[in-house]
Amino acid sequence: MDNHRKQLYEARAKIIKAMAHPTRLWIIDELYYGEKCVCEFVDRIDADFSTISKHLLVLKNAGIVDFEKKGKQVYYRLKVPCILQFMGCVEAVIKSESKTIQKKI
Amino acid sequence: MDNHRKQLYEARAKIIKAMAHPTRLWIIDELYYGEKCVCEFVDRIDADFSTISKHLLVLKNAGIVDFEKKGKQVYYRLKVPCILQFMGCVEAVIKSESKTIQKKI
DNA sequence: ATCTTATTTGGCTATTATACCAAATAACAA
DNA sequence: TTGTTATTTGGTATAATAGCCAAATAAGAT
Repeated sequence: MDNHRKQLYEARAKIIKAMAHPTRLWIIDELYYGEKCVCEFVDRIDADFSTISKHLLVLKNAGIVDFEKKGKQVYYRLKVPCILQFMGCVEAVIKSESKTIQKKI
Repeated sequence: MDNHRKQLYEARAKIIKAMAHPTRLWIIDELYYGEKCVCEFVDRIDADFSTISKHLLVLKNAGIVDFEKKGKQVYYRLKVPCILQFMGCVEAVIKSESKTIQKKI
């Protein structure tokens, strides 16, 4: 594999890795309905403020979300909403898997 | 978040995590063109046999690929090819990111 | 049966990710 | 200024991942 292709896959993996966590997938889903401040996430889920803040940083560093400061609060929003379209295929994998398990039983 | 939603995001994260590695993304790309045996991957990339084998196991456990033994060789194939469609959006994130960096410079 | 080739498995180490706590910062309010 | 709220940052313990080597297994060839 040449260097160009290597870099391509590394760049893609970085973004996909940023999505590869249940809490972050939930955050992405929530952001579909519009921007939200950090405290709104903390309210809705049983997690530490710092934990949510760090998850948001991971998404920010991957270029998936963006934020804006409004007074004391920081509002995050989806930068590239097509991210959500992928979930259809992920669900297809889950369904296909549950079929395979059925067959085995 | 209720337990059902928690499990949903965990199941999704498991699949996405399985994709979140440059070598595995490359494998997925290669499999688009049809099934391949382990040795074909080893030939094409500078990596150990056991490393590739373990990457394939990760994809198998996530339900993304499937395999079939043919004589001495094991052939892997994509089980749910829609996985590839996602890359379009991943590329959109990369492009959006490079634009943001341009603005900063 | 022995040899060879293809692949998986186990073990080890180095690196990275996660979650929680405490402390730091930032903005507004009193 | 001091206090309060929202958020980030740093530290640290723990768990997960990656890659390499050696050994184990499996199938076909001699």
